[in-house]
Amino acid sequence: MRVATWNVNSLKVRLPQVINWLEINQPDVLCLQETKTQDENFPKDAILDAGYHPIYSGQKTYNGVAILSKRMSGSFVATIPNFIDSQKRVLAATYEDIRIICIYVPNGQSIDSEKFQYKLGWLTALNKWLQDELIKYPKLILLGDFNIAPEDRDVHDPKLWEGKVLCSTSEREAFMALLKLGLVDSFHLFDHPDRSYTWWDYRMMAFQRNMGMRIDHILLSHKLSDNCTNCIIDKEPRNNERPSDHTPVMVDFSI
DNA sequence: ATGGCTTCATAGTGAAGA
Repeated sequence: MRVATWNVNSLKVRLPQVINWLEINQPDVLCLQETKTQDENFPKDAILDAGYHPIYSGQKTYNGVAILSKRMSGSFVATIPNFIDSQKRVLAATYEDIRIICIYVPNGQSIDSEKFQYKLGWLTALNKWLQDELIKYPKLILLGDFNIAPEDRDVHDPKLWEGKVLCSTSEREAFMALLKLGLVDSFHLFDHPDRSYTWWDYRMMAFQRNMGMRIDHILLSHKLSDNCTNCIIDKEPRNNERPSDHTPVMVDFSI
């Protein structure tokens, strides 16, 4: 089984790249963030033609998440319970006995902005919800764009980014708090080259200079981490014309 | 260096992303 995540930064622009990537990599599940597509405009037929069943929760211009899966899910939820949020950032569904939770964590803009407080509140609500979800679903995958670089080694220039949004202590503590619930960062189950990242700024030739951050993650409950056989950051789509600024991340399981 | 690039949006002194 293979499960993947990709912040596509507009599904409308990236649809041909997504279809192509599905064909090449054959994930069982692909979670998308920043679809920026209202539900009535979601390219359902193109996804079905590619052999995947989509579920989606989108809005105009910003945010938006989707899960594409070879198997159909039953019902899904598109909100964090007891958390009022007009932004479409979460989608949870169950495939077989595996709970998939696709998230697009708020960016936060800068640590002194109101958006940063929204980000921290959002992460607190996510944590509370995950406590219940992990009891209900021992096999759980929490994946997506976390907009947090968990450690200095996940940042191309830790000094430059010290204390800044994506790297601040409060964000990193929120990330650590998710791990403490009983989740494992699949990236660290395996060896990777130093300076492995999932996002690079469009500007300043950042990708060519590998000035990136590791902010897209796949967290696994212990029941699943025992069976995880690989975690791959696929930089290949960044070579496409009009690439997303994020690359896909995927995990494989021996189940 | 509050820039630089890309997207969606509108026709803004753009907004937001990370």
